[in-house]
Amino acid sequence: MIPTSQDVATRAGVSRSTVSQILNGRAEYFAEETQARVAQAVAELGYEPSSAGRTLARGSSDIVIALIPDTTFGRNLQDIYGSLTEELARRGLTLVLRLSTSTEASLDRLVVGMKPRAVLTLTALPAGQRDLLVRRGVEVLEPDESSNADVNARIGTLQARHLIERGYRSLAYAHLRDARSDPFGGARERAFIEECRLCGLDQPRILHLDVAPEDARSALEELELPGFAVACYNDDVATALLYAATEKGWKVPDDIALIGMDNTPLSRLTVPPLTTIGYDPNQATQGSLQQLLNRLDKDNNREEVVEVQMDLVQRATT
Amino acid sequence: MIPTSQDVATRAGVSRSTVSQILNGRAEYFAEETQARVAQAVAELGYEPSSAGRTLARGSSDIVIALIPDTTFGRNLQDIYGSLTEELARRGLTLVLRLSTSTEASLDRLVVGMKPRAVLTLTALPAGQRDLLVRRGVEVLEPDESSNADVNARIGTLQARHLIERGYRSLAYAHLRDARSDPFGGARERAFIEECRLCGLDQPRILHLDVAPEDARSALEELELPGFAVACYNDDVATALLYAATEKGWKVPDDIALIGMDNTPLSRLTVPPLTTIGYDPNQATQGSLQQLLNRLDKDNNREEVVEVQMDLVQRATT
DNA sequence: AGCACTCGTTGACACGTGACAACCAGCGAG
DNA sequence: CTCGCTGGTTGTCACGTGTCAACGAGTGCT
Repeated sequence: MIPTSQDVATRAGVSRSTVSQILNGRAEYFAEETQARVAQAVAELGYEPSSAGRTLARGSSDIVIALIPDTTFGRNLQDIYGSLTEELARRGLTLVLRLSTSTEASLDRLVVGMKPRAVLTLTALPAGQRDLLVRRGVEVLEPDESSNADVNARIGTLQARHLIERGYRSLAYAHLRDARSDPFGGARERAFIEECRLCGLDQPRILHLDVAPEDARSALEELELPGFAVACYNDDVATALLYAATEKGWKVPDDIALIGMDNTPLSRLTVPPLTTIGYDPNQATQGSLQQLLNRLDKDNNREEVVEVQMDLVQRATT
Repeated sequence: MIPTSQDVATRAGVSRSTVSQILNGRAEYFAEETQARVAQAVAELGYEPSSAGRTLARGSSDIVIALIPDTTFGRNLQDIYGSLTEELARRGLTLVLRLSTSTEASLDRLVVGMKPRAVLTLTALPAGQRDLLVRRGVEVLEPDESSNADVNARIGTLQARHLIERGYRSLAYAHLRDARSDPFGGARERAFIEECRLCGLDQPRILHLDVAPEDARSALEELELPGFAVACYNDDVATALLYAATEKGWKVPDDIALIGMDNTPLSRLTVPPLTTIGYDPNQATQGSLQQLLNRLDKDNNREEVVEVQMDLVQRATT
């Protein structure tokens, strides 16, 4: 039913070994006519090598597993993993997604079983999981810590600088309460605080809330008085605070200023619309992608990593 | 480095064949002591069978591929696919996710290469992709069309009935403009219209918009006058309309009433908060899961499908 | 004692591929 | 004529598993 390399070989009138080599980079050692005949047979039969066989023979598969963090990204997964999938496919690799919420044991089963070429994540991995993977001899592709921290630091800095430029002097940073969902919050907060310090402002307040009215209310209680400018972990957090402020009768941005992050479609639809930070998710993954490919290809031709571009989207909450 | 079944066999003092059979359901044919020794060896070595070898030998892998539709679900993927992953793992199957946005050719490669036990989707599959899969002899698990249509019909009906109960007489239905992102819209709209007819109301207006201010404004233009009650494809659409209505100075819910769908966290944070429909995503996937498992196990003990429970969440836009 | 029969176990093959040594034909040099 | 060389091709082994026929040791029956 499904053609094997033997079928291709027979049809092309050569040995299976010839087919295999032509299809695996040794093509130049063969006569052009042979190459052509094999190519034609492959096309006619719609042959695709069995990844199981390949895996067995080579010791590792062509599969790259992306561990999806248990977190809320500002965008849909499509935006984030779509280009990764395509780019890897172009290099003969298959990207497959896996929720990293599942147990360590099941991750173990997965890697031992599938022998992935690499495991990739866009956020730092829990130590336990990373150990597991290296122990199993799997290549782990985490974002370059420095560059990742750098991106998040830039976000925090950008938020702080914008608020300060707009004249606000009492600043605060609002995290998601659930630390699991807030993997980048630490780095952003640190940069935010640092920027405040550099500008000679007081230590900013730190808030924690879930995306819910109750939490937003108590967060505002903590601020006690109007007059704060709050940088938020994402647009959802900003929306929650905006809601509570409106309810409380605080004027935005006079009594409280808010800046979000992600530039989600909904950030244009609050009243008033949110100031936020936007970025091109395609471009954002490009960096991690480059790192990944460099390490996989063992090509040390390090293409310089393009800095992901962030745009401050000024709307009406600052 | 990675133990094989041979290693287990040697350690347990039996043949590899014995190990294989004990681990694959033929355990009862073997002496208890042998079973115990094998079990112990497995544990001590941390043995996991290589899925490549398995796949080769059996002709199909233990992998189930979930095709993620190119659509915006109201919830995070974690909520939707998390329980699926776990439940399948309990049955020795491994769920991996795959964006269905990628090309047909790459889907083909994936399927031929990985020989998945089944391919699963939560929405109906494009005809081209389905053909491809059955041609490759893969089991395709689509949601039972009738039950799926039924769920969506209930949503449309529920929205209509609520609006009518609240006394509204001029109704409209608002789709996402991008039909790709709106796979269920058709079924919901039909049920919505039907319910209007049953109650003797005029044919409802149909709107199409993206989640953006411009689109929401022109959608309202189409309605011309205040006095409509609009059922929306999801909470985001409702939020967009709410924004435009507020901007226009229309009072909600007097000049325009809105009901969303999904009960997202943000639906509590609009001003005024959205009336919407909530459901338990865990329970919602349970149905598809049961179907899938039944078909995989070939157990014809059809557990009756539990009806997905929907709760109308009345807030301030109706 | 010989036979059939069961229980527990093993040996051998197949699955589809990649890698590499070995092979063959042809050809020029000695 | 023989040797060595080269471009082109093939044979063979290894990868780790599942399956199934076959095997040996008991055991009860005739």
